[in-house]
Amino acid sequence: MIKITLPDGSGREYNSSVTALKVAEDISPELAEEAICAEVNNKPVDLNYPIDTDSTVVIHTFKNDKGKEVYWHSTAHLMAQAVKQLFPDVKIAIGPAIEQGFYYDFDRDEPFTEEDLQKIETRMKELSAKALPYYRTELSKAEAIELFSKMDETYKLELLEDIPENEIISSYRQGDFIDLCRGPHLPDTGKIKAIKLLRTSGAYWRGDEKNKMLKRIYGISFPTEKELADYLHFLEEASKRDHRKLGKDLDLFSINDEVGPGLVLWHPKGAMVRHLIETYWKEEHLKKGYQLVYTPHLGRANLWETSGHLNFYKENMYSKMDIDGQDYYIKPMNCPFHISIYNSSLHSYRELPIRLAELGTVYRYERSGVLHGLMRVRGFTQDDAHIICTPEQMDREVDKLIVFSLDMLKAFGFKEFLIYLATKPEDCVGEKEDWDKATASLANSLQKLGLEYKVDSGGGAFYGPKIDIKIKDALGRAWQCTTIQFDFNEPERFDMIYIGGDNSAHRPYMIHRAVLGSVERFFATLLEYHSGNLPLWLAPVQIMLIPITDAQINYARKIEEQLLEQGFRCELDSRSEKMGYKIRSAEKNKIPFMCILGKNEAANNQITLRQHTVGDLGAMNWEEAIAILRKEL
RNA sequence: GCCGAUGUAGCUCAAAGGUAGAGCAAUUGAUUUGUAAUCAAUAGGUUGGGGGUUCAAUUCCCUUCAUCGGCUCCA
Repeated sequence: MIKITLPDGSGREYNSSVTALKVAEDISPELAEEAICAEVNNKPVDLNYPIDTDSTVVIHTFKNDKGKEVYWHSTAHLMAQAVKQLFPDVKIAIGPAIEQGFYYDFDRDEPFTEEDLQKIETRMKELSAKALPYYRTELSKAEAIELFSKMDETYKLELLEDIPENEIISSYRQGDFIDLCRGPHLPDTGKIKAIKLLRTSGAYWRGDEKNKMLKRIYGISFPTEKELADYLHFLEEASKRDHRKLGKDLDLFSINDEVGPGLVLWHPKGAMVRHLIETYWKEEHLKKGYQLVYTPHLGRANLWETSGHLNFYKENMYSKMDIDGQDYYIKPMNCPFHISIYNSSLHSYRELPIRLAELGTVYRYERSGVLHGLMRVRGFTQDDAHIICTPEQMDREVDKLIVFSLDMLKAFGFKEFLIYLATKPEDCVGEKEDWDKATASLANSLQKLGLEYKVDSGGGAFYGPKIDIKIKDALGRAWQCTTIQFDFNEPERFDMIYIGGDNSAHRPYMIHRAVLGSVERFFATLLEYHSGNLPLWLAPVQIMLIPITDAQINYARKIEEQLLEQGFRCELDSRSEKMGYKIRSAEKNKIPFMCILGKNEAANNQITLRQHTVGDLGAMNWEEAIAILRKEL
């Protein structure tokens, strides 16, 4: 008797060996139809995996992430099969599922063209129609090497090299296609109903730019055509939210060829939003005991030698400039300046922690291919601060910082965050014990606050481990905002000290942090998050005054003056156009409120409000209107 | 930097080996309008830059710059 336990705690009994598929069939025909793979005693397996002992069984469908992953991974195999049939000379590399779909890397001299993608997609559909079963075969390492040598799949052989001798290796075959793969997979290719190959790109073998660049094809698939159509619709909608498009449409910023790539021009409306963000930022920091500072954009070579940047950060720094025979560098970071401020006088332990904050504009060389709107630029303003404290104060400061960061991001409307703990990279300064201690301290803070996080192994800065908080853009790509970095490099290098209670000099700890990350990136993410519909307090123009005829222009001017007096940002549309035209124009510019003023309003001393995307709010007196506006702030 | 695609008016897009056209926006005039586009006229371009092929290039070729999608790298 074999006892099967299901996730809801219910159980089923079988007389002899049973498969996950059979269990699914016994639960419901729908589940059997939708089933993709299973987990038996927490081990991912194919649906036809024989279960011989008492087990817990979970059936995965496309509705959950594990099911999706297997579904897409199986589609990647299907694509590779189609590619091998159409282009027998290509060598296959790797083809995993990703967050939205899958890709497969191929070694081929010619690029894949649009027409190639079409052909591959068509062939995939033909292969899917045949409902070819995915067969699993287990082999020894020697057998696997023999198999893939015969097929001359050199990349697979390279992967095999890294697998330990005694490990059982599996391969999967559907039709004429065999791939080295851990699995599990779909029962057959017929489950893959709707397929779209999305784009091609180059990708380095094993993600290392020293290796050969392979040709990658990205795609996605779904169990129904409708889901595919919905996904493609989502992509279209997302591109409307792209901050680069909104920036142009709403006249917020531009990046100009003549000025230079990666260098941002903030137009008046964008600058207003930035001003509002920065003002709020400064106020909040003052409340948290930060002190504002300003520092220069250049510094002597000496300074950057002391800080270590010329050693560890040189490839991101612009070339030196000569001033009176001395070498200077434009700053890629603010820390040496903040430290210089700290070091300008002697500090007692009673003064600590000292928190120096600056909206500091830095310039970093970014390789041409990585620039991306405002998300990745060459000149940007960090909302930077350095916290200098005693070792005992360190943990508490980190705790406060995490809370402060999340509160600040929430104030701008964000709700979902991805938190990472980035650990020691290979190229770095400092002792291993210090790294371990600091990393443990950061992890401890996250755990204490009950926050979920992932470990980004080797992702730390050269001077210390860090906590990063990321926010997603319109297309689901994550961008780093908050970074909290421990730095035990610079206090040493700059010989920072404080006088302790024992009347002797001690080395302080230093935390380097940015909450928004960079104002540019944060602004871009904010725009995308709100689809350009900024909340009232951040809208560059809050109210558009719309007189219905020229006869109401004077009345509109009076209202405009009163609104300005109350601190609202408004504009008057005095063009000789019909009201509908002016409303359309204000709606398209995503202005939160419109104030419609016709002869009725003028006669009764009233205001008619219209709210963006909501519509007409009706006529009202001044106090009512102000109350509505205030409520939205 | 690497792989691929793209570059035409302020914006969105057409056309084409014989020197470019529309809609929106802009300007001017008429219109004075009640909740998402009033009508008309005008103006706007060295087709990203440079070079080559050709009687002729914006179209074909080379090169360079930039943008877009990825890779690597990062706030």
